[in-house]
This record gives sequence, C-alpha cells and structure tokens, in this order.
Amino acid sequence: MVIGLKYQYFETLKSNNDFKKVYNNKKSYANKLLVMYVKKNGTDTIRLGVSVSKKVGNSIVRHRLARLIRESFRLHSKNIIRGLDVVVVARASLKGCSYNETDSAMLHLMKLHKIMKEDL
RNA sequence: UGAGUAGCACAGAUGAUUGCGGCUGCAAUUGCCAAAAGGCAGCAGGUGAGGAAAGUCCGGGCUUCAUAGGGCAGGGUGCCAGAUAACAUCUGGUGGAGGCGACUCUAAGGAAAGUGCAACAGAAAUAAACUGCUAAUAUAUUUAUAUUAUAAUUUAUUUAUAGUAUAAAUAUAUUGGUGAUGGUGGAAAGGCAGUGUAAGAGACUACCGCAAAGCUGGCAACAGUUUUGGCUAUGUAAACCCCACUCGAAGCAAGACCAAGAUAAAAGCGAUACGGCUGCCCGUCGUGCUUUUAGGUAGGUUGCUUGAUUUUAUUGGCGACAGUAAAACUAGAUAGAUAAUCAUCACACGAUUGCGUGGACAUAACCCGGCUUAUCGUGCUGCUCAUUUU
RNA sequence: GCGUCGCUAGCUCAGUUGGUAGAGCACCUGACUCUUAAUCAGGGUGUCCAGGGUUCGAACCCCUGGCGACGCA
Repeated sequence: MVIGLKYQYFETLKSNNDFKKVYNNKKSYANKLLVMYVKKNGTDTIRLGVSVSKKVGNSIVRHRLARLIRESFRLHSKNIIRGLDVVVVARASLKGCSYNETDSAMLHLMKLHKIMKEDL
C-alpha cells in the first residue's frame, strides 16, 4: 500500500527542450485565464510545466500563480490519464485571481482536452 | 486640546485537514536495491523569507589570477576630530543656509600657479577706451555794463547801428586734473553717512566689511580680542586644472574535487587476428580489442551557512562604538521549497449592533556593513510652538 | 553576478568646451483643380523620462530613481 502512493505524484518539466516538444505538438486549448498544451510522452508518469511571462507581474505575482496552478493540478492528478506532458501558460488576466477561479479554469481546460478519467 | 519635530518597535495571532524543501531518527522491529559503506521510498519529530530579502549605488570578507621596488596615466574622496574590517557610511564638533522654536539641510580644499568660458543687454565683462565732471588758454556767438563814433528825433535827452574793454553763459579746440556719473546685467571696481575739493576720489573721519600680524581659548576646524594696513584682487573648479589622501583585476556561473561519452598518448594482444557478406571453404571489404594515463565535456559533490553572528547583563566613552561574562545555533533551494481550504480571535472600513468587506510593499540564491527607493497600518517615547484652565 | 547604451514633436532622428530646440515624414490652414492626388505658400503642435543639486542660466554637468534595449560569464 505504501509503494503505490508514488503514482499519485507528478514530475515537472525542466529543460527548455521539453517545453519546445510540447509546444510543437500544437494541441492546445485556452480560456480567458489559462492556455494548456498537451502531448503524450510515452511513459507512465505525468509531467507538468508552468510558464508565467514577465508581463504578468513581478516575481511575487508570478510565483504565486505558479503555486496556485501546481496546487490545483496536484489535487486533480489522481483523475488524470497517465503518460502525458502538460504545459500550462498563465495569461495576464489571471493576475489577482483566487484559488477557486484558477481551479475552475483548470478543470475547464482539462475537460476540453479530455484527459480526465471518465469514472470517479 | 491643536499644530509640529526627532526617534524606536511591530509588519496579525492560534488551531485543524491536505501538501512542498532541507535536517535528525528508524536501535532489538518499516520496505526495496547493495558484499559493505550507503542510496531510494515511507513513517515520525522538529524546522523553513524581509524591513526592506528589492535596486545593485558604495565598502569589506572569501576565492583565483597578476605583482622585486618605484613612477606616469586613469578613477574616487575633499571643513575638523573620532568610530570601523572598510566605506561615498556613522558619531561629535566648526562655518554657512532655512525655521518663532524643537530642529533640519550642507560634494564646505585652492580663483595673486596657469588656461578656458561669461549668451542677450550694457559705454565697458576684468581692462582699458568712450562718455561725464572740472581748471587754464584760444576762437566764435549771445547777454549785461562802461565808453567812443555815426544817424534820427528832441528843450534837456533818448533810441538805433558799429567798434573797444570787462563780466557771465554757451559751443568748439588744445593742454591738464579726476576716477566710477553712464538706464543694462547674476556679477560693474568695498558699503553707507559726512568732511573735503575747481571738480572729484578711502584723500580724510565714524560704523560695518576685507586682509595681515600678535595674544587668549580649543587636539583641530575655528572663535574672541588688540594692533596695523591698504581697499588691490568679478563669477565659475558638480570647466580643464593644482594640492592632500586613496585605489591591482575579476567574481561563488569565483574556485576545489570526482567523472559517463568522446579525444589523445603509452603499453599489451593481434596480421596464422577480429568483424561483415555467409552455415562452411574460397574470394572480397573494413581495422581493431584490452588495460593504464592525461586533460576534462555532460553530470555530480563541495564551496554552503559557527559568523567582523544573535540575545542578555555589565564596564569604558557625550556618542558612533569597544571590552568582558553567560547563554543560544535561527532557511540553504538549484528551473528553484515555505502553499490551499476552513474555524476562532484581534485590527481597519462600511452598515448598526446579528452582519458584510479587507490585508501595504515585496520573495533568500556565497556572506556581512551601509546607502537609496517602495510601503497598508498599529503602538510607544523625548522635545518645541500656540491656545485654554488651575 | 558583472557591465554598456538609450529615453527630445504623432513617427524616425539631429542637437556638447552650458546661453531660451531643430530636420524629414505625418498633421493643420490656404492656393491650384470639376474633385482627389501631386505641387506651391504658410503654421510647431514639445513637462527634452521623473525628482533633486551645481550655476546668473541646464536637453547638455553631478546625484538618485523609473522604463527600455543589449552584451559577458
């Protein structure tokens, strides 16, 4: 039981090349607050990359938005299909939004991409 | 009570659930890997951003490189004394400016070492000329007086014209005197008042200012005072410059260690070798394999948090600060952790007593000392001024 | 971490030993034309990024800050 917990967690995209691969797949959906890119990576894990431009705000704002996105993704990661690279880009209108707004925007995009497991 | 001034402290608190990064532990009894050391995961415990962490504007530690010694160039600083590891910082003074005051501000050396610049305006911008004032002489003109001549008129006389003399004024010229009158300007030749003079002028006088020398006080900057002197010397050095002091360069992506792959060298094996076509032979094509060493890429480890540290007490000092003693250990990430939700309390605002809304600026990245800038609000202390009351 | 450069009219840019800021395009007005364009004549529309300081005087010199661009490791 202890071993299985590892698969609840997700890894992060680190290098610039990883981001470029996801962008070049050109599968994206967007709403007012966020843009989401998805690509199958052929492994058993989920990998998340968060990108917040300098136009959005200063370091405090950017860091907070990244944390909100990461928290939302973490809480939903149980229900996401394995083997995906996901990149989430925050838009300028996300500045000042609360966790609930961010969470609903994430859910909306995940439904559009159909990466949620049907049951549960 | 109101207005102000100087400074200090804080930067919401507690709890619950779900999470993240370091650290410690898992011992006889957590799981997996491993010969072991240990690693990965899990569990438990404890811990986890600031007053500015920001800007990167100064200074230092640390590291590497360079460096016999000295000088030039270039940069920085610039009243005095002190503090400090050091500083463009700080403390205490001095001078200056502002404020009724508490208090605040002050890049504040040198302009007789030299060079440059000073638009427009103004006579003229550093230095004389011009203009002005004024004396004498000459000439000219005008006026007044005196006198002479002529003419007219009349009783005397008077009037007109011309000449001469004297005086005054004006103009011109010459020879002198004088030195600031000249609208401007940021700045105009010490200021102001008087005496004086042909006219004037520090030429002289009083007061003020300036300079030099002496004395007193002070470590010093400087202050006070006395005497003397002449009034000559514009401003600008955040213009060049001079003087005094001072500065080697680069930066933790510094640097150190380990080290895949690839490269190079050496040694060994192999031309009877190894590999492919091809199961074997022939044929043909290619040249390797192992070990060690070297520098060292990717990557990893370290540098890396025990320090000019923090807190308390005490001693010295006006103070910055320094000494002594005791206690404490308080983030260390590496695409980058410190979050989400809820409850209660406190605070602010709005409503009016139930409630609703709200949380400034800003996220460590080797470490310190400062400076500058941003900022919701809260609390406290010293002092000043005004008004009222006692 | 260290360093360099820039910010001037609506746009692109000049402007230095400090003296009241200009060029081209655009724009506005008028002329020409049946009308438009082209052409001609006239017009400057500006917080010289912001705030302090030095100076008689600052776009220019000095300091502090803001924004933007770039370079090295």
